[in-house]
Amino acid sequence: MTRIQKVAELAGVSTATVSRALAGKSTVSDSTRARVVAAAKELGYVVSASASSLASGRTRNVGVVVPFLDRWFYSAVLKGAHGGLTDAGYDVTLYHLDTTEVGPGTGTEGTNPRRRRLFEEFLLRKRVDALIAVTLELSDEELAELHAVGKPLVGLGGPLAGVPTLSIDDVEVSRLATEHLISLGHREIAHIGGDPVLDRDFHLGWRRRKGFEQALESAGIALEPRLLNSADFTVAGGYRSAKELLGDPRTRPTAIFAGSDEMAMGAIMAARDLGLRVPDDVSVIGIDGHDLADFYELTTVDQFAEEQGRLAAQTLLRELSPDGEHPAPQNVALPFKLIVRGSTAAPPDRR
Amino acid sequence: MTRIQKVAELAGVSTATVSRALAGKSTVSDSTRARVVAAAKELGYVVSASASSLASGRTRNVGVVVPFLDRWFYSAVLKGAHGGLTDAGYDVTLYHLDTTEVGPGTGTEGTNPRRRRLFEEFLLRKRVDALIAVTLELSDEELAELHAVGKPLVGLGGPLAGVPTLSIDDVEVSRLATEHLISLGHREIAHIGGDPVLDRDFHLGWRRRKGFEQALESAGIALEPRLLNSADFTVAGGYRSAKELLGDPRTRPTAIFAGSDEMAMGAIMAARDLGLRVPDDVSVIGIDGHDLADFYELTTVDQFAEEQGRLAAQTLLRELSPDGEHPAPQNVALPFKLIVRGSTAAPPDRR
DNA sequence: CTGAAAGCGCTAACAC
DNA sequence: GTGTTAGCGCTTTCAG
Repeated sequence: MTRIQKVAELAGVSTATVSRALAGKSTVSDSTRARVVAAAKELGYVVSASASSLASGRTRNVGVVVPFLDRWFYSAVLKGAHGGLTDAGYDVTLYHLDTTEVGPGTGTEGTNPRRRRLFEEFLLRKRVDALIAVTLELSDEELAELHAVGKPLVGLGGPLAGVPTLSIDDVEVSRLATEHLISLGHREIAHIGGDPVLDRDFHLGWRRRKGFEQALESAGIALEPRLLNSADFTVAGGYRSAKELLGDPRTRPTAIFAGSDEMAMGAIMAARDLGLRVPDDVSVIGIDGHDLADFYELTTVDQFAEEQGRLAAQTLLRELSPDGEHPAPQNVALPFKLIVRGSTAAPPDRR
Repeated sequence: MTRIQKVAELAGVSTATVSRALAGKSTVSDSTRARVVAAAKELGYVVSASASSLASGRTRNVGVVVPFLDRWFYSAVLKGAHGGLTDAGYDVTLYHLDTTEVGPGTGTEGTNPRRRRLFEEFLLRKRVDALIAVTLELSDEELAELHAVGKPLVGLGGPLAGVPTLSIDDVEVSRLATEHLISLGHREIAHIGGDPVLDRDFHLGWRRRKGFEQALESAGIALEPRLLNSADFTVAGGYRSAKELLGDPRTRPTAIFAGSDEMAMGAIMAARDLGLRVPDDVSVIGIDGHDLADFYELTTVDQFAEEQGRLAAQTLLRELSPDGEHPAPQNVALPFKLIVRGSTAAPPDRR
């Protein structure tokens, strides 16, 4: 492994100059820089990350914490964040905080070893310059720990007090989805929402359900408790839930609004398996903008997941850069868009 | 940030002892260790990763390189590898090498800036102790670079010369899938394989097709070129491909063997959309053991993706541990298993 | 614009 | 079993 000393010798300068030249500092003459770069290239020199970090206090590494590694939304966000960070020359270290296991509000957050360990051993180990937390809710104590370390932190989709957070307005998104259905003439609308376990960590289900209820109320439609069901945000969960909802022909709704595209796809399949046509017999709408939504002809509210990841990366990068002193705004509302496809139409009695 | 010196003072020992005690070295008396641990805890001390790495030469960080961040198989592998590594106290730094962009054999691997950069700036930056490369093919030069750095490297699913590699025998897996179909009585079997672009990097499509051909040959069934089609391993790709295959009633096969579960799911949907029943009119089998396979009642050859990731992690960990000097075996054949579900049955003419 | 030198915080010989 | 000490390889004042 070539050290900086070798490069300095070959270029005929001091190690300090090599460091400056390679770091792109402006206080190096062009000719010197050229020689240094050439020397470095010739020797195949690459700086030692740990030595550089130790001396400078910067790691050029950011941590991304996600609750799931194998769910479409998080993969898409990760992809975007990773891309943004990599393009800026940062490494990304991945942390997985399984929130179905435990979380704040359960009284276990202080004792769960995995979660504790993540904080104590990993996040605080000075390995990263900053963190992106995806739909993560941290306890006050955890937040305080993070703040104490003084690392920039940006939240995505989660309600993190006192932390710059990017998120879509879930209530609005749900209203939009529900209003689309109402505008088509539906009055018997079911909602497949989040399940209480997941909810503990990011209140997603609750917020989306609230938007649903608001839209109904604005339209003067009474909320039918039997049309509220919950699932775990997976295709299979949506399928089961939709089967329940659609099974009884006397109480069958004319439309289903699922809190995620994956559940919506499950609902579409459930409808098919019950011999119902989508959208002729039942309309289905989801939220997310899933890769496969187009394939399923699923009407959805796209939330541009990959873009969200990129945006989170950019926000963080801005906090990390010494210039542009503007601190990131505390909360940024992310864009979303209704994409109408073939899974929604007017209800049977209006056709 | 608390430094080791503070802990040493509070515990009334030297910094060396603190280091030893916290690293779990056996040469520290129990009572001393207890005091050190208590002091560290009281002060909230966490070692500085960079200082520790610089001094010891170990980073406790391993890199995982994947070609896709948003495909089920890779997510599952990543999940497994991440879990295994984290449990052992390692951080994982994620690298994304988009092989659809470029790869060895295209003559661009030496010049593609992204790929070059990954090697020069990231992998060689001494940030990781070791690497897991998932279905990645490296050029001889790239392999040499990696070897020169002297970092353990384990490959998963990819043919890496001279590197311990874990992989399923794709030819065998395909034979198994095809033989299942043949044993049910099918003779008109189509295959949706990999597309040439992906193939460039890991020859997956080619190997799976070979197993398919072998099985046919063993059964004395002539290979019909028109029954060979290719797609990009996605649901949508499988759908399109299956539509082509099943569209013409005169040449329609009685079964489709897709090279991945995602393509198989697409094929199932294509069949449905053509008014064909699965498995009554057409059988479909895939490869992978996708999360949703059960849901689709898809017969498949499960390759235990998450387990593969864990195994790769364990293999690497073994190479990293100073004891057990046994170098990892060069090539390990991974297990796979035929899971028969509802998407395969005897062909129409035999029922 | 460039060099000399002092650490960054920790680990690993080497003594005792 | 524990302390002393010399770096690990780089960045960054501080001079000039």
